[in-house]
Amino acid sequence: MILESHGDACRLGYLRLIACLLEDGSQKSFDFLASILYDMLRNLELYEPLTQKPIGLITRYVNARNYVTLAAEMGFIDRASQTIGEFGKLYLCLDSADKFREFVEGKSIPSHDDLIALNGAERLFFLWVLLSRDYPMIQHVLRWVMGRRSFTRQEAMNQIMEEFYPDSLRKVLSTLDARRREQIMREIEEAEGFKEKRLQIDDKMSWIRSSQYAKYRHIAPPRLEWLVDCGVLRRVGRGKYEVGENYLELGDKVLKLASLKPAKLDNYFFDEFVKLFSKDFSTANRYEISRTMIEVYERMRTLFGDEVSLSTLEYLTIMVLMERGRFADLRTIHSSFNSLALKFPDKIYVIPGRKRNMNVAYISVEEIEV
DNA sequence: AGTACAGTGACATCGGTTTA
DNA sequence: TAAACCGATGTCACTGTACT
Repeated sequence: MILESHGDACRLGYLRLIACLLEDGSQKSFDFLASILYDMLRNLELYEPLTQKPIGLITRYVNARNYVTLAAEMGFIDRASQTIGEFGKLYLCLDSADKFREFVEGKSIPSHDDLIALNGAERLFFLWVLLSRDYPMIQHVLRWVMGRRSFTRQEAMNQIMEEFYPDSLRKVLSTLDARRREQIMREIEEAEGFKEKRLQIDDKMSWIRSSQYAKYRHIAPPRLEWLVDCGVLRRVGRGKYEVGENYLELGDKVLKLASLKPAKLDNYFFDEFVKLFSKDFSTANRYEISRTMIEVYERMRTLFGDEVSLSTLEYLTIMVLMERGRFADLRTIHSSFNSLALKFPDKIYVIPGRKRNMNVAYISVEEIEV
Protein backbone atom coordinates (compact mmCIF):
# COMPACT_ATOMS: atom_id res chain seq x y z
CA MET A 1 0.00 0.00 0.00
CA ILE A 2 1.12 3.49 -0.74
CA LEU A 3 1.65 4.98 2.68
CA GLU A 4 3.12 8.23 1.59
CA SER A 5 1.04 10.33 -0.68
CA HIS A 6 0.70 14.04 -1.14
CA GLY A 7 -2.16 16.20 -2.31
CA ASP A 8 0.07 17.65 -5.02
CA ALA A 9 1.16 14.40 -6.55
CA CYS A 10 -1.89 13.39 -8.50
CA ARG A 11 -0.78 13.28 -12.14
CA LEU A 12 0.65 9.87 -12.89
CA GLY A 13 2.12 10.98 -16.21
CA TYR A 14 5.14 12.58 -14.55
CA LEU A 15 6.33 9.20 -13.38
CA ARG A 16 7.19 8.39 -16.97
CA LEU A 17 9.81 11.14 -16.98
CA ILE A 18 11.31 9.86 -13.77
CA ALA A 19 11.65 6.40 -15.27
CA CYS A 20 13.50 7.86 -18.24
CA LEU A 21 15.77 9.94 -16.01
CA LEU A 22 16.94 6.75 -14.31
CA GLU A 23 17.18 4.62 -17.44
CA ASP A 24 20.97 4.76 -17.63
CA GLY A 25 21.10 2.85 -14.36
CA SER A 26 22.55 5.81 -12.49
CA GLN A 27 22.00 6.38 -8.81
CA LYS A 28 20.34 9.70 -8.02
CA SER A 29 19.26 11.09 -4.67
CA PHE A 30 15.62 12.09 -4.37
CA ASP A 31 16.51 15.74 -4.09
CA PHE A 32 18.76 15.62 -7.10
CA LEU A 33 16.08 13.89 -9.15
CA ALA A 34 13.55 16.50 -8.07
CA SER A 35 15.89 19.30 -9.15
CA ILE A 36 16.41 17.80 -12.59
CA LEU A 37 12.70 17.21 -12.99
CA TYR A 38 11.88 20.73 -11.93
CA ASP A 39 14.50 22.24 -14.22
CA MET A 40 13.21 20.28 -17.18
CA LEU A 41 9.69 21.47 -16.65
CA ARG A 42 10.04 25.04 -15.45
CA ASN A 43 10.84 26.44 -18.88
CA LEU A 44 8.12 24.63 -20.80
CA GLU A 45 5.66 27.42 -20.24
CA LEU A 46 7.80 29.58 -22.52
CA TYR A 47 7.14 27.36 -25.47
CA GLU A 48 3.50 26.73 -24.89
CA PRO A 49 1.48 28.75 -22.40
CA LEU A 50 -1.35 26.75 -21.00
CA THR A 51 -4.87 28.00 -21.14
CA GLN A 52 -6.60 25.47 -18.97
CA LYS A 53 -4.48 23.93 -16.29
CA PRO A 54 -5.21 20.53 -14.82
CA ILE A 55 -4.45 20.16 -11.15
CA GLY A 56 -1.20 18.68 -9.95
CA LEU A 57 1.19 20.40 -12.33
CA ILE A 58 4.78 20.71 -11.23
CA THR A 59 5.36 24.38 -10.71
CA ARG A 60 7.75 24.44 -7.79
CA TYR A 61 10.70 22.46 -6.63
CA VAL A 62 8.75 21.22 -3.62
CA ASN A 63 6.06 19.51 -5.61
CA ALA A 64 8.63 18.00 -7.94
CA ARG A 65 9.96 16.38 -4.79
CA ASN A 66 6.53 15.11 -3.92
CA TYR A 67 6.41 13.38 -7.28
CA VAL A 68 9.75 11.73 -6.68
CA THR A 69 8.33 10.31 -3.46
CA LEU A 70 5.32 9.07 -5.36
CA ALA A 71 7.60 7.44 -7.91
CA ALA A 72 9.27 5.52 -5.11
CA GLU A 73 5.94 4.43 -3.68
CA MET A 74 4.81 3.30 -7.12
CA GLY A 75 7.91 1.19 -7.67
CA PHE A 76 9.37 3.47 -10.32
CA ILE A 77 12.33 4.08 -8.04
CA ASP A 78 14.01 1.54 -5.84
CA ARG A 79 14.38 3.24 -2.49
CA ALA A 80 17.29 1.24 -1.21
CA SER A 81 19.56 1.79 -4.20
CA GLN A 82 18.06 5.08 -5.43
CA THR A 83 18.08 3.65 -8.94
CA ILE A 84 15.28 2.67 -11.25
CA GLY A 85 12.63 0.40 -9.76
CA GLU A 86 10.83 -2.63 -11.21
CA PHE A 87 7.81 -0.79 -12.52
CA GLY A 88 9.99 1.95 -13.93
CA LYS A 89 11.86 -0.68 -15.92
CA LEU A 90 8.61 -2.20 -17.11
CA TYR A 91 7.40 1.16 -18.30
CA LEU A 92 10.59 1.71 -20.26
CA CYS A 93 9.79 -1.41 -22.28
CA LEU A 94 6.78 0.30 -23.81
CA ASP A 95 6.88 2.29 -27.04
CA SER A 96 5.28 5.16 -25.20
CA ALA A 97 8.51 5.76 -23.32
CA ASP A 98 10.24 7.01 -26.48
CA LYS A 99 8.73 10.46 -26.35
CA PHE A 100 9.95 11.05 -22.81
CA ARG A 101 13.31 9.47 -23.45
CA GLU A 102 13.85 11.98 -26.25
CA PHE A 103 12.87 14.79 -23.94
CA VAL A 104 15.34 13.64 -21.31
CA GLU A 105 18.05 13.40 -23.98
CA GLY A 106 17.24 16.92 -25.13
CA LYS A 107 16.14 15.82 -28.58
CA SER A 108 12.57 16.98 -28.41
CA ILE A 109 10.18 19.01 -26.35
CA PRO A 110 6.82 17.50 -25.48
CA SER A 111 3.65 19.50 -25.17
CA HIS A 112 2.08 19.89 -21.78
CA ASP A 113 -0.65 17.58 -22.89
CA ASP A 114 1.93 14.92 -23.75
CA LEU A 115 3.32 15.21 -20.24
CA ILE A 116 -0.02 14.79 -18.53
CA ALA A 117 -2.28 12.63 -20.67
CA LEU A 118 -1.94 8.86 -20.81
CA ASN A 119 -2.73 6.91 -23.96
CA GLY A 120 -4.92 3.79 -23.93
CA ALA A 121 -2.14 1.31 -23.24
CA GLU A 122 -0.62 3.54 -20.59
CA ARG A 123 -3.93 3.86 -18.80
CA LEU A 124 -4.11 0.13 -18.43
CA PHE A 125 -0.46 -0.07 -17.51
CA PHE A 126 -0.85 2.48 -14.73
CA LEU A 127 -4.05 0.89 -13.49
CA TRP A 128 -2.12 -2.32 -13.15
CA VAL A 129 0.70 -0.54 -11.31
CA LEU A 130 -1.81 1.05 -8.97
CA LEU A 131 -3.54 -2.20 -8.19
CA SER A 132 -0.16 -3.80 -7.55
CA ARG A 133 1.35 -1.07 -5.43
CA ASP A 134 -1.60 0.37 -3.57
CA TYR A 135 -3.25 -2.84 -2.41
CA PRO A 136 -5.66 -2.86 -0.68
CA MET A 137 -6.54 0.86 -0.61
CA ILE A 138 -7.15 1.39 -4.30
CA GLN A 139 -9.20 -1.81 -4.45
CA HIS A 140 -11.50 -0.44 -1.77
CA VAL A 141 -11.78 2.87 -3.58
CA LEU A 142 -12.41 1.21 -6.91
CA ARG A 143 -15.21 -0.96 -5.56
CA TRP A 144 -16.80 2.01 -3.85
CA VAL A 145 -16.74 4.34 -6.85
CA MET A 146 -18.19 1.61 -9.05
CA GLY A 147 -21.07 1.28 -6.65
CA ARG A 148 -21.67 5.00 -6.34
CA ARG A 149 -21.22 5.92 -10.01
CA SER A 150 -21.38 9.59 -9.13
CA PHE A 151 -20.21 11.27 -5.95
CA THR A 152 -18.61 14.32 -4.41
CA ARG A 153 -15.06 14.59 -3.30
CA GLN A 154 -16.21 15.16 0.26
CA GLU A 155 -18.17 11.93 0.43
CA ALA A 156 -15.23 10.05 -0.99
CA MET A 157 -12.77 11.59 1.45
CA ASN A 158 -14.81 10.63 4.49
CA GLN A 159 -15.46 7.14 3.20
CA ILE A 160 -11.85 6.52 2.27
CA MET A 161 -10.32 7.93 5.43
CA GLU A 162 -12.80 6.60 7.94
CA GLU A 163 -13.50 3.17 6.49
CA PHE A 164 -10.90 2.11 3.96
CA TYR A 165 -7.83 3.72 5.45
CA PRO A 166 -7.84 2.01 8.86
CA ASP A 167 -8.92 -1.28 7.31
CA SER A 168 -6.19 -1.16 4.68
CA LEU A 169 -3.53 -0.29 7.22
CA ARG A 170 -4.54 -3.29 9.30
CA LYS A 171 -4.17 -5.51 6.26
CA VAL A 172 -0.64 -4.35 5.43
CA LEU A 173 0.70 -4.42 8.99
CA SER A 174 2.32 -7.82 8.62
CA THR A 175 4.35 -6.72 5.61
CA LEU A 176 6.13 -3.96 7.51
CA ASP A 177 9.29 -3.95 9.56
CA ALA A 178 9.05 -3.63 13.32
CA ARG A 179 9.67 0.08 13.56
CA ARG A 180 7.20 0.95 10.87
CA ARG A 181 4.66 -1.45 12.33
CA GLU A 182 4.66 0.34 15.65
CA GLN A 183 4.05 3.62 13.90
CA ILE A 184 1.21 2.23 11.80
CA MET A 185 -0.45 0.63 14.79
CA ARG A 186 -0.72 4.03 16.39
CA GLU A 187 -2.04 5.41 13.15
CA ILE A 188 -4.73 2.73 12.97
CA GLU A 189 -5.84 3.50 16.46
CA GLU A 190 -6.15 7.16 15.58
CA ALA A 191 -7.89 6.44 12.28
CA GLU A 192 -10.53 4.40 14.02
CA GLY A 193 -11.56 7.54 15.86
CA PHE A 194 -11.57 9.76 12.77
CA LYS A 195 -15.30 9.72 12.19
CA GLU A 196 -16.20 10.46 15.78
CA LYS A 197 -13.69 13.27 15.91
CA ARG A 198 -15.00 14.80 12.73
CA LEU A 199 -18.57 14.71 13.96
CA GLN A 200 -17.53 16.42 17.16
CA ILE A 201 -16.47 19.48 15.22
CA ASP A 202 -19.74 21.16 14.34
CA ASP A 203 -18.32 24.30 12.79
CA LYS A 204 -17.33 23.61 9.19
CA MET A 205 -14.56 26.14 9.13
CA SER A 206 -12.71 24.66 12.04
CA TRP A 207 -13.11 21.22 10.51
CA ILE A 208 -11.49 22.44 7.30
CA ARG A 209 -8.64 23.88 9.34
CA SER A 210 -8.14 20.84 11.49
CA SER A 211 -5.05 18.74 11.12
CA GLN A 212 -7.24 15.72 10.56
CA TYR A 213 -8.71 17.33 7.48
CA ALA A 214 -5.23 18.24 6.29
CA LYS A 215 -4.37 14.59 6.50
CA TYR A 216 -7.52 13.58 4.59
CA ARG A 217 -6.56 15.89 1.80
CA HIS A 218 -3.16 14.41 1.36
CA ILE A 219 -4.32 10.83 1.32
CA ALA A 220 -7.73 10.53 -0.31
CA PRO A 221 -7.96 12.97 -3.26
CA PRO A 222 -4.77 11.84 -5.03
CA ARG A 223 -6.26 8.38 -5.34
CA LEU A 224 -9.31 9.75 -7.07
CA GLU A 225 -7.12 11.72 -9.45
CA TRP A 226 -5.01 8.66 -10.22
CA LEU A 227 -8.20 6.93 -11.25
CA VAL A 228 -9.05 9.93 -13.42
CA ASP A 229 -5.72 9.54 -15.20
CA CYS A 230 -6.41 5.85 -15.74
CA GLY A 231 -9.76 6.66 -17.32
CA VAL A 232 -11.85 5.08 -14.57
CA LEU A 233 -13.22 8.39 -13.29
CA ARG A 234 -14.12 11.69 -14.83
CA ARG A 235 -14.12 15.05 -13.11
CA VAL A 236 -17.42 16.81 -13.50
CA GLY A 237 -17.19 20.31 -12.10
CA ARG A 238 -15.65 21.32 -8.85
CA GLY A 239 -15.30 18.52 -6.36
CA LYS A 240 -17.45 16.01 -8.25
CA TYR A 241 -16.59 12.77 -9.97
CA GLU A 242 -18.32 10.22 -12.13
CA VAL A 243 -17.36 6.77 -13.32
CA GLY A 244 -16.39 6.91 -17.02
CA GLU A 245 -18.84 5.32 -19.46
CA ASN A 246 -16.69 2.40 -20.52
CA TYR A 247 -15.97 1.49 -16.93
CA LEU A 248 -19.68 1.68 -16.14
CA GLU A 249 -20.29 -0.89 -18.85
CA LEU A 250 -17.65 -3.20 -17.47
CA GLY A 251 -19.33 -3.24 -14.05
CA ASP A 252 -18.86 -6.73 -12.65
CA LYS A 253 -15.51 -7.25 -14.32
CA VAL A 254 -14.10 -4.22 -12.54
CA LEU A 255 -15.54 -5.42 -9.24
CA LYS A 256 -13.90 -8.77 -9.81
CA LEU A 257 -10.61 -7.06 -10.62
CA ALA A 258 -10.84 -5.00 -7.45
CA SER A 259 -11.51 -8.05 -5.31
CA LEU A 260 -8.31 -9.91 -6.18
CA LYS A 261 -5.35 -10.37 -3.89
CA PRO A 262 -2.02 -9.33 -5.41
CA ALA A 263 -1.02 -12.92 -6.13
CA LYS A 264 -4.03 -13.38 -8.39
CA LEU A 265 -3.92 -9.93 -9.92
CA ASP A 266 -1.47 -10.20 -12.80
CA ASN A 267 -3.03 -13.20 -14.42
CA TYR A 268 -6.58 -11.89 -14.26
CA PHE A 269 -5.53 -8.48 -15.42
CA PHE A 270 -3.69 -9.60 -18.52
CA ASP A 271 -5.65 -12.73 -19.28
CA GLU A 272 -9.19 -11.46 -18.76
CA PHE A 273 -9.36 -7.77 -18.06
CA VAL A 274 -7.38 -6.24 -20.92
CA LYS A 275 -9.44 -8.35 -23.32
CA LEU A 276 -12.42 -6.17 -22.51
CA PHE A 277 -10.70 -3.32 -24.31
CA SER A 278 -9.82 -5.34 -27.42
CA LYS A 279 -12.70 -4.10 -29.51
CA ASP A 280 -10.77 -0.91 -30.25
CA PHE A 281 -7.96 -2.92 -31.85
CA SER A 282 -7.42 -5.13 -34.85
CA THR A 283 -6.27 -8.67 -34.23
CA ALA A 284 -2.54 -9.20 -34.34
CA ASN A 285 -1.26 -11.99 -36.55
CA ARG A 286 1.37 -14.55 -35.58
CA TYR A 287 4.14 -12.70 -37.29
CA GLU A 288 3.36 -9.44 -35.51
CA ILE A 289 3.16 -11.24 -32.21
CA SER A 290 6.51 -12.93 -32.62
CA ARG A 291 8.28 -9.82 -33.86
CA THR A 292 6.89 -7.76 -31.04
CA MET A 293 7.72 -10.33 -28.43
CA ILE A 294 11.34 -10.49 -29.55
CA GLU A 295 11.57 -6.74 -29.59
CA VAL A 296 10.16 -6.52 -26.07
CA TYR A 297 12.54 -9.26 -24.99
CA GLU A 298 15.50 -7.20 -26.17
CA ARG A 299 14.33 -4.22 -24.18
CA MET A 300 13.76 -6.30 -21.08
CA ARG A 301 17.11 -7.96 -21.44
CA THR A 302 18.83 -4.58 -21.38
CA LEU A 303 17.03 -3.55 -18.23
CA PHE A 304 16.67 -6.79 -16.31
CA GLY A 305 19.77 -8.67 -17.42
CA ASP A 306 19.47 -12.46 -17.73
CA GLU A 307 16.40 -12.73 -15.55
CA VAL A 308 13.63 -12.03 -18.01
CA SER A 309 10.44 -13.42 -16.59
CA LEU A 310 8.42 -15.23 -19.24
CA SER A 311 5.06 -14.12 -17.96
CA THR A 312 6.19 -10.51 -17.68
CA LEU A 313 7.47 -10.72 -21.24
CA GLU A 314 4.05 -11.92 -22.31
CA TYR A 315 2.24 -9.18 -20.38
CA LEU A 316 4.41 -6.47 -21.89
CA THR A 317 3.95 -7.92 -25.33
CA ILE A 318 0.22 -7.43 -24.95
CA MET A 319 0.78 -3.83 -23.92
CA VAL A 320 3.15 -3.02 -26.78
CA LEU A 321 0.82 -4.63 -29.32
CA MET A 322 -1.93 -2.42 -27.99
CA GLU A 323 0.25 0.63 -28.40
CA ARG A 324 0.54 -0.36 -32.04
CA GLY A 325 -3.19 -0.74 -32.48
CA ARG A 326 -3.13 -4.53 -32.39
CA PHE A 327 -4.50 -7.03 -29.94
CA ALA A 328 -3.66 -10.59 -28.99
CA ASP A 329 -4.79 -12.38 -25.86
CA LEU A 330 -2.47 -14.01 -23.39
CA ARG A 331 -3.22 -17.52 -24.62
CA THR A 332 -2.31 -16.68 -28.20
CA ILE A 333 0.86 -14.95 -27.14
CA HIS A 334 1.85 -17.88 -24.99
CA SER A 335 1.32 -20.33 -27.80
CA SER A 336 3.29 -18.08 -30.14
CA PHE A 337 6.20 -18.26 -27.76
CA ASN A 338 5.89 -22.02 -27.52
CA SER A 339 5.87 -22.55 -31.24
CA LEU A 340 8.92 -20.32 -31.59
CA ALA A 341 10.63 -22.34 -28.92
CA LEU A 342 9.78 -25.54 -30.79
CA LYS A 343 11.15 -24.14 -34.01
CA PHE A 344 14.39 -22.91 -32.46
CA PRO A 345 14.92 -25.18 -29.47
CA ASP A 346 18.52 -24.14 -28.93
CA LYS A 347 17.92 -20.43 -29.39
CA ILE A 348 14.68 -19.97 -27.49
CA TYR A 349 13.97 -21.75 -24.28
CA VAL A 350 12.70 -21.45 -20.73
CA ILE A 351 14.47 -22.25 -17.51
CA PRO A 352 13.19 -22.09 -13.93
CA GLY A 353 13.91 -18.78 -12.27
CA ARG A 354 15.25 -18.12 -8.83
CA LYS A 355 11.90 -17.01 -7.53
CA ARG A 356 9.15 -19.52 -7.01
CA ASN A 357 6.73 -19.90 -9.94
CA MET A 358 8.94 -17.83 -12.15
CA ASN A 359 10.13 -19.00 -15.52
CA VAL A 360 12.96 -17.23 -17.19
CA ALA A 361 12.79 -16.82 -20.94
CA TYR A 362 15.88 -16.91 -23.02
CA ILE A 363 15.98 -15.77 -26.62
CA SER A 364 19.14 -15.58 -28.63
CA VAL A 365 17.94 -12.54 -30.49
CA GLU A 366 20.78 -12.19 -33.03
CA GLU A 367 20.30 -15.66 -34.37
CA ILE A 368 16.56 -15.62 -34.81
CA GLU A 369 14.95 -14.90 -38.13
CA VAL A 370 11.19 -14.97 -37.75
C1' DA B 1 -27.88 38.32 -10.21
C1' DG B 2 -25.18 39.24 -6.42
C1' DT B 3 -22.72 37.37 -2.47
C1' DA B 4 -20.90 34.56 1.24
C1' DC B 5 -18.22 30.99 2.19
C1' DA B 6 -17.08 26.09 2.08
C1' DG B 7 -13.91 23.78 -0.42
C1' DT B 8 -10.04 23.58 -3.27
C1' DG B 9 -5.34 23.80 -5.10
C1' DA B 10 -0.94 25.71 -4.70
C1' DC B 11 2.57 26.34 -1.87
C1' DA B 12 5.22 26.17 2.60
C1' DT B 13 7.32 24.62 6.85
C1' DC B 14 8.42 21.92 10.90
C1' DG B 15 10.29 18.39 13.67
C1' DG B 16 12.29 14.02 13.76
C1' DT B 17 15.86 10.93 11.70
C1' DT B 18 19.71 9.67 9.21
C1' DT B 19 24.27 10.56 7.49
C1' DA B 20 28.84 12.31 6.95
C1' DT C 1 26.93 16.86 16.12
C1' DA C 2 25.89 19.69 12.35
C1' DA C 3 24.07 19.23 8.04
C1' DA C 4 21.14 17.01 5.01
C1' DC C 5 17.14 14.66 4.39
C1' DC C 6 12.53 13.33 4.56
C1' DG C 7 7.93 12.44 5.90
C1' DA C 8 3.99 14.60 7.71
C1' DT C 9 1.19 18.07 8.13
C1' DG C 10 0.11 23.22 7.86
C1' DT C 11 -1.75 27.43 5.60
C1' DC C 12 -3.59 30.89 2.60
C1' DA C 13 -5.67 33.06 -1.37
C1' DC C 14 -8.91 32.30 -4.57
C1' DT C 15 -13.21 30.53 -6.79
C1' DG C 16 -17.23 27.79 -8.04
C1' DT C 17 -21.67 26.94 -5.91
C1' DA C 18 -25.49 27.34 -3.32
C1' DC C 19 -27.85 30.34 -1.29
C1' DT C 20 -30.62 34.43 -0.85
